Amino acid sequence: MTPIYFKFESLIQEKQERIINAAIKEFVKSGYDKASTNEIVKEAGISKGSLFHYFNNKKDLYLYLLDHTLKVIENNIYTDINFKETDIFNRIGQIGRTKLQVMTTYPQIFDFLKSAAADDSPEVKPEFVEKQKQVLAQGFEKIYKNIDWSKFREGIDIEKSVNIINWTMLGYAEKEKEKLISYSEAGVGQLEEWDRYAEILKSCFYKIEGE
Amino acid sequence: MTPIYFKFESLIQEKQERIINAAIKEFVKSGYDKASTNEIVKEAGISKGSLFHYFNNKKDLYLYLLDHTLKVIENNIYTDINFKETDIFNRIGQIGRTKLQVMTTYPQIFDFLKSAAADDSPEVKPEFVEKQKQVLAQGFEKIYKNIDWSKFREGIDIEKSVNIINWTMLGYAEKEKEKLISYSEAGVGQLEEWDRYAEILKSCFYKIEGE
DNA sequence: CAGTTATTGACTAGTCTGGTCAATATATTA
DNA sequence: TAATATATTGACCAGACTAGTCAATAACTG
Repeated sequence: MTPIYFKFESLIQEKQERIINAAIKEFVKSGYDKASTNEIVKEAGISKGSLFHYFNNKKDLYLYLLDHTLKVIENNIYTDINFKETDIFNRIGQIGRTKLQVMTTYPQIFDFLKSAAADDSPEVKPEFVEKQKQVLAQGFEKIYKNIDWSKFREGIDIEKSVNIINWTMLGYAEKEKEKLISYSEAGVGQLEEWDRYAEILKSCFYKIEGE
Repeated sequence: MTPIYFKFESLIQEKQERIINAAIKEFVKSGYDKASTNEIVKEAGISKGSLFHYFNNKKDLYLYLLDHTLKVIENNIYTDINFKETDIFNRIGQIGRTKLQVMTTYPQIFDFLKSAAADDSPEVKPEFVEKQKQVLAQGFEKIYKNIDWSKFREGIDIEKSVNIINWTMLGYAEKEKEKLISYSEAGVGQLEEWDRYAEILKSCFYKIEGE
């Protein structure tokens, strides 16, 4: 049984990436309904006929992107997690770095997921809701698996602390991503400053060094 | 000299808000170029002719929204700042509450500014860039005016600390906004939990109470 | 009442849509 | 080499939707 997207996946990878990024860009910009296949082929540098040769129609293309996106995240973010790392700051730092890494290949991949979640075209809404559960739910618990919560000070609100840590990483990573886009700066993608942020927050949330 | 938008501004306020919110919603969803005036009038519950009676054309409507949005922020957020409040947590908490307040009238007003910043339709790009400078630059310094930085512990990185505070407020406010939208929950818009977050971060950033 | 203004929605000319398909180019096989 | 199969192209289509108009109607004003 040849898979549905056999033709597309036989293309050389560079072309696949061009098409994926062009399509993601357009879907992010315009949403499913108003996204233009003409715009996609123009941006990807292929002909109209080719696009509909690889994917039968617009909907299939969209669903492929959804699957592909979730698979990339699954294969990179979640399987790269080092479960021997029990410190939450290191864990989150490592996930953040992997995310930025993925974004060098597919710059808008996370924006695409966000926009897909917000999209409520009846054409694709049900499919998204279905797929979303499958990955995100199990991924969510992986993120916090084997974390050593005993490092936190007595009496501190751990849930709120974790929120602060996550929002800090989100905000900081967003700032770094802008750099990545505007000038593909060397050294970016390392999230070098994260350790400084982590230090500040550790001194706040963790027990004093040595009991 | 009657102002350009005289006709629109003579409408009863409830109708103005309906139209503004319908238009903002559509521009956020689709961007300037692909936003449909048909969709706007349908959502606002007015006729096509009326819309073009109030505003001459799509571009004028968009520019009005931009002006209006910036004016609302100017008149509410920035002029509501209490400059006698020197504590940064209280200052940011107060600004956050005002923001949520504004969002009960114009739910997507900040999303609109964000999407306008991202929009690069040549039709409206230059006008936006111009207006943006005017308000945001001066507003930015107002936010931090008269803040008592001496409360911060010696040796702490104040810039990073302020980033953490802002990202935490942003993340928390986002969470609260979702509640505001999904179930217009009573008590929301108070950001009650902000004080708890502030306490946690204060104990981290501020000097120990009493020298 | 007359005169002014607000509101309507059918209508237009034209753009853009997703998708097709016959023609062409390239790759594979014998 | 010829023959077959597959990949790629872009002109083309019917139909949806576009921003904006305008003559007709309704509502208000003095």
